[in-house]
Amino acid sequence: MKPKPIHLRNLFTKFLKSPNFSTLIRKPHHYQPISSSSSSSSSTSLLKTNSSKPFFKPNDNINLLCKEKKFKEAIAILCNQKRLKESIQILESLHHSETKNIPFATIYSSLLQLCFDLRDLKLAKRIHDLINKTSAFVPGVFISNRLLDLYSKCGCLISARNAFDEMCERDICSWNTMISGYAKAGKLEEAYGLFEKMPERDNFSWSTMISGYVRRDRPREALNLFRSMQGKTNVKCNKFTVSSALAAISALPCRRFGKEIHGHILRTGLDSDTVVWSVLSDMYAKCGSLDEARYVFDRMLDRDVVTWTAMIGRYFEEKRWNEGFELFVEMLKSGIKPNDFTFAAVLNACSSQALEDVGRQVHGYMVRIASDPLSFAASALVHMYCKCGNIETAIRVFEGMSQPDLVSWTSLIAGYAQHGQPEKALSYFELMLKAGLKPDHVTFIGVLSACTHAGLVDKGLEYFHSITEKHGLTHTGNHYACVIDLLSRSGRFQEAEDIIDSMPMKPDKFLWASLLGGCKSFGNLKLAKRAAEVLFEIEPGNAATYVTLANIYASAGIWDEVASIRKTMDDRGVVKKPGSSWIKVYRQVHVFLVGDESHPRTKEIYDFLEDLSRRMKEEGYVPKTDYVLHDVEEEQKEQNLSYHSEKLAIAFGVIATPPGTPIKVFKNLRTCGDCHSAIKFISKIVAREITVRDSSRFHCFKDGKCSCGDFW
DNA sequence: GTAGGGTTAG
Repeated sequence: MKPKPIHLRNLFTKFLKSPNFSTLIRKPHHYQPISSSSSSSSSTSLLKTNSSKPFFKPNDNINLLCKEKKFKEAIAILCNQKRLKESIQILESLHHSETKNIPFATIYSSLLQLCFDLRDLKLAKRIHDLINKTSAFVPGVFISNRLLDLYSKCGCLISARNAFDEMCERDICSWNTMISGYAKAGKLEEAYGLFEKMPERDNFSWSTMISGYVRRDRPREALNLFRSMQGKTNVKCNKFTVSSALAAISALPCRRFGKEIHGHILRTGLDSDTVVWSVLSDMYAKCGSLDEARYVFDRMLDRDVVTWTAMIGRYFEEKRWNEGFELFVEMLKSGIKPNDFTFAAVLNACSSQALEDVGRQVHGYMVRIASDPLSFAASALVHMYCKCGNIETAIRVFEGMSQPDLVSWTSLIAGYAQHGQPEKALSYFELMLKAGLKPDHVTFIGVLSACTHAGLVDKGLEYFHSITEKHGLTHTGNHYACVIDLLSRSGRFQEAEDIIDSMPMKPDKFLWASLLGGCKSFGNLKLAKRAAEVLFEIEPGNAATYVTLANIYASAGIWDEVASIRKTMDDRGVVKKPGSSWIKVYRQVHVFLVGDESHPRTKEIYDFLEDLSRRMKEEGYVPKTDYVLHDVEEEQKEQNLSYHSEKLAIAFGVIATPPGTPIKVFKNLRTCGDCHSAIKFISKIVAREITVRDSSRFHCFKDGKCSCGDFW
């Protein structure tokens, strides 16, 4: 999961030296969203205050214009000021009049445009009524199409279809608009039904259908459509059809088809379009060829923020962190202003790499350029601070948001769960409900994991049942995985098995892995075997399963089985991911592997650990040697344990920093039981606060105790 | 009237 952290060292120096970051604010700041634009808020208040008044403000020249029968001008002014209701009032006064020469088409067109900007379905219906009532006006196809579009954009496909069916004259736009409405709503069968009936089809019709299929995760059908379009002589590929086809290929994914279209793009000169290039580059990335994606990216003449963000994001997805961060810095240098998508991508990379420094600078940068803070960038900030172990700043950011969205609440709840503060997590969940937000399936993962980390089994079960019974959601596979985790960590295996047997879906690997983990804690060999066997089938290449099962056998002293598992691993070429831990001291990241002797201060570290070991034993520490897989003598086992990567990192932290400095260590795997108990002793002996973030949560050791209360 | 990027946990 984790990268080779050794690279981070270079990243940091490069990143921190970067001119763009040297002037950044170093202290964390409140990230405050800008208040919503004044124009829209004033328009709504205007609508509200004016709705009951018969006519216009006395000082307005609207009255005058109306008197002079200059209705078009009057409505143009009103529309400009977004005074929609007043416009409608004028029209209502006109619809039964005999007035000739009123340019109704222009008037209704601007009115529909405004209505469209406001996405107001009620008003759309009123305008529609008005049009029908206006005897002096028969709507042309243009107005009808606008109405059609308005209905479908407002999500009212039934009204749209009624309007479509009522049209006495339809052009290709009418058909396309209706199809697009269906396709965007995911009603592909309806869309295709109309598509087939169309008298003629243009580029628009094809690309709408193709992207409709892509969006609904049906890339094969999308591509088939594209193929049949290519067979038609009357339609040529344009940038839209090509982009939709590329998106279909990315979803398959199939690099060979992509190459084909790449050639086509070059031949037809479509390569001058930014979006086409961007999709092309992204296609290569999604087909697993990141370097080709970069090749295309590097040859783009005009790279906008979307293109940069996509490329950066792909690097992060492939866990090529350095290249992603470097590209981000390059983007800043080239003068492109990142947007919330960019920030979210970068901040999430910081989260998973625990790069709080970088994240904090990005935060500073966000504040400085005051980017339009959509809440998902803010929620990425909350997530980042949580993941970096700085829940205090996470909560400050959260409280600085005027209206935190569901993702931010969820991040915070999950953050508290990870930090072993379940009561806080659950109280934020209750606060969220009070604030009127509806939790989604992810929120409940946070809630359930809070219960799991705290051993609140019955409370967790209660929440689990509330998902369907109280909140009207459906249980996902992840919810089941959480509840199995909850039960098996407390040794309630019978209930866990009952739930597994009654699940409506096939249990996934996370669920079996949780169960296996629980079996390890309780030495449940029989169930462990069942879980491991399934896991071997689902993901035969995952070393963790072999190691865990072997550890369970080792604890029970069944060494034959241990040896046989090790042999299977060798036969299948499964390699155990080495544990590594890292710690930052004076802006330098120091990485340690198990038994690592490559650090310049290795001798001091090992001497210190030996000394520590003696003092720990005096305090009553007993090495838990069952965490050592190998079938070796007790003394050797103890040695193996002493040099786990997190111990090396902690030891280095202690000798390299002044007394009393808190120590923060990150580990790529879960910390073992022996290290957990040893670190408790260490925190007391050296009188330091030691935080360890392992792959599943935070442990804050202080004065011989851990924040997780030994339950994790 | 059509095409491209992001998030929450395990």
